[in-house]
Amino acid sequence: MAMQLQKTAVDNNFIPVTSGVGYAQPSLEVLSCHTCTIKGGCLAEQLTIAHNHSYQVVKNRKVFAKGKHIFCGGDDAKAIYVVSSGSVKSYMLMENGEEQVLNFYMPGDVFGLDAMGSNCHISSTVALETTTVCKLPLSDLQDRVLGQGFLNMISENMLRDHNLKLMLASKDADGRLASFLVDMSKRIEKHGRCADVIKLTMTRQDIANHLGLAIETVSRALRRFQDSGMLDVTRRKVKIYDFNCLLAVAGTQVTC
Amino acid sequence: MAMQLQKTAVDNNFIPVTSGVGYAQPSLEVLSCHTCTIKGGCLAEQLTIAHNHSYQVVKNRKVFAKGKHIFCGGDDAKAIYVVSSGSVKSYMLMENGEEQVLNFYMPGDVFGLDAMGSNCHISSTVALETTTVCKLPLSDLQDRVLGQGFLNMISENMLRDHNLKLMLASKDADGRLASFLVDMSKRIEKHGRCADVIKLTMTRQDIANHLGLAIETVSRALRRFQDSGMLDVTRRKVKIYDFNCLLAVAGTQVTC
DNA sequence: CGATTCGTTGACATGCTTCAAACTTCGTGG
DNA sequence: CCACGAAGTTTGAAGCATGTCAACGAATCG
Repeated sequence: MAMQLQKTAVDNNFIPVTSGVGYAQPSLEVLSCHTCTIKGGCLAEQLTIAHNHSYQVVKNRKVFAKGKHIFCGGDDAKAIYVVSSGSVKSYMLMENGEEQVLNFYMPGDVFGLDAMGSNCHISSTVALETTTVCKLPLSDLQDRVLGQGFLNMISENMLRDHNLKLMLASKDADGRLASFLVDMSKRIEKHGRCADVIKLTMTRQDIANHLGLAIETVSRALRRFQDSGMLDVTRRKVKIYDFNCLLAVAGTQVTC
Repeated sequence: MAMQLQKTAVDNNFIPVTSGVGYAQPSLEVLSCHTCTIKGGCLAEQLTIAHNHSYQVVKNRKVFAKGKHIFCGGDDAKAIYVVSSGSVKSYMLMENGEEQVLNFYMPGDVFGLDAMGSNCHISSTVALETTTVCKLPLSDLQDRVLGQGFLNMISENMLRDHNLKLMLASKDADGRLASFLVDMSKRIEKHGRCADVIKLTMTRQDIANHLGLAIETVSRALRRFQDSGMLDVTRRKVKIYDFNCLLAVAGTQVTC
């Protein structure tokens, strides 16, 4: 299993490794939010603007190859992170060796928050594809850049967690998968890309672990959706034809 | 159903109502954290100390009778809250009218965080028994009192959410209920009280909604626990005899 | 003391998991 | 470039945990 690789992996601390992908040590030019494709909604950019660009919030930007870890559970927490491009999975290993997928992060999303208080990460994060990540040192955050933008981001994360809890506690397999796809679509749209085509960068197993379902159930639910005509699944590409129908299957969503 | 009462309830805004319980308008004396039974671990107290007592963090403390709402979904968010005594349930209504219980809050717990960014509450909170709540105005928090204590509290909340997601996604009925009891016990212990007696202030229906189970399943699981001898259930009082056994049934817990 | 809410228990139905097998895709090395 | 093995995905069949329905008992409230 690929999982085996990840379990033993303390393979990639942020600072030293260039992650197997040819990538020059980032220059200040590269680090500037001006060169980033994420526009509007990126915490790092917001924080930089809030300080009249007098302070460079992003201290490091790095590329991680597929399967490489950004951090592992137990690692010292020195920063929070923003996805610049690609996608990231956060998970925790249970005592039986299975992994519980906590979240998927896409461009613009902030992750690594769970360690703000406790000084060490309780979850692990791994790149699902070639992924660029911006690093925001915690020490800087604590001193100067906490403000409304930060609070917004926190409560947005809580909203997503509420949705997830609601989904896991009260929806059946179809509802969970539809919710998942709706959430993915909305997050893609938020960052300006076409929302009716979703590229699933994670495996069916990852989706199943995330939604609390068996992998076979995920497969069957996708097939039902396709048979009903509301979407089309080809490998890891999902093309949505009837978004309203998907919303109906998903049921209650928290938006505010 | 009692639920009916809650659905229509915009029954209790924090500021004006004295909640049907005889209680004098709080004096400054009453508001001081010195008179509070929560010691160590209360955010309000921490924040007050961090500011050398130069700033009175708690602006309002109020008693809510059982069944009264602290705030409802859609209400303007003007503050976050700390439970001083009693207990609180937060929930959201789904389109089918059922409620999803998001969390239970006990003395020392902070709630109302989900509205920090969006200016209005997305969830509702209701007192499960006669409950005293301290109010921390958001405007004050944003200006001066954000610091490590606040970040700790945020990440502690995230940890609990991770546990909850993990539980809902991967555990069976027994595991969920055991996890729930372990969590309750640990939170009681954290605030200095005896951890092997749990007084459930919520109904079985509330527990079921929280854990994503049917009420009958909760009842049967409790009975199984009792038959196995690891605890004793009498109405809403749970006496734990074998905590290790309960931990084993609960399975993986995130602690860090 | 009724009325109502809450909790428990039993019987049955069902959606999901588990087990098993085949197919597809991808990576690697010959 | 093909061959091979590993990993990922799909599909079918069967078992089981949990939900649903129904009835009863217990506690609470006015």
